[in-house]
Amino acid sequence: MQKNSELIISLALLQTQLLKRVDNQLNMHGISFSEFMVMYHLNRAPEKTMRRIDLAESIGLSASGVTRLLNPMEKIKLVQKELNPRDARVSLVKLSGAGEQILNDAMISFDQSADLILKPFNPKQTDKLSELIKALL
Amino acid sequence: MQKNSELIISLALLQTQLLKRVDNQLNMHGISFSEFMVMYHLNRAPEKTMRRIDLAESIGLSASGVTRLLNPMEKIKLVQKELNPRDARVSLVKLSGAGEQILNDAMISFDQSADLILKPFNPKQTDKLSELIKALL
DNA sequence: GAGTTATTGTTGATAACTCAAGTATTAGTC
DNA sequence: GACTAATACTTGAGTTATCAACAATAACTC
Repeated sequence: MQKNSELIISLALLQTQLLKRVDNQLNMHGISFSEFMVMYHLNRAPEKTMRRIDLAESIGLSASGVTRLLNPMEKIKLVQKELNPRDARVSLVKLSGAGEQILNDAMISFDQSADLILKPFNPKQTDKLSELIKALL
Repeated sequence: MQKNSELIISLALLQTQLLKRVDNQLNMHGISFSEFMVMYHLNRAPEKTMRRIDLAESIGLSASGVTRLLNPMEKIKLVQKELNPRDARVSLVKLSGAGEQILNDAMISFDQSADLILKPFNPKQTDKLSELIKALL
């Protein structure tokens, strides 16, 4: 039994540590965690395409953060810009074939990292943690 | 039952969201979450004093990150620099009286935020989450 | 005790975000 | 259908972190 604030502080510390581990793994594939998140969400989306603002929402970034994140990704052809014929305001982003390939490679490392991080847990504990996180989102 | 990687991704998203909520609360006291973390850890330390490198470790920041974070905090007298007579390399940081006061005020807001965040949980769930986080740190 | 190695901390350059303001377009109202 | 409001996105300026390289000091080794 402890204060809720201590839990939040522990969680913050845990997250910064996990992020560093995961990010290091992804860097070996030439991408950052944010870039991985973009490709991960695009890959699950219909047509592997999303609006920038929905992408921002999915990965917890601001709209301008997404703009700045995608610029270099477009340049190196990980994603490509598409127009929405119905609404000229929106600019769609699509995962390219090259992007998909890199995502698949990176996903292997990411999975390994995730497994390593959760190694102290048995499946029941992992499920429990997963359930608790979901309840807060 | 889902992949560990999905859990890590959920956790990352959760953390960015929580951080924004908590940070907004703290901003009303004129401090960032990082600054709060500094004062929080200093407050618990003997003599309310720590070495910069231990502070970095405690809050998950790099050494240079701590230097840059503390500079403005020293200027507005939230903390003060002290020398270590035994080791001229280290520069100790001490929480000032003013810093302690601001921490106490901010702590109230922080506690409220934390309670609000964990409102969906009953005490048993909170304890379980706390236990799982601790196991990973 | 001289020479090497490790530790602590700062600085310059850079990266990755944020917010506020602006542009373009669409939707809603009368 | 003209006016207003809302949405999607980009840009400029500022913030907060990083890493690599450095300086100062301490600790280790012979």
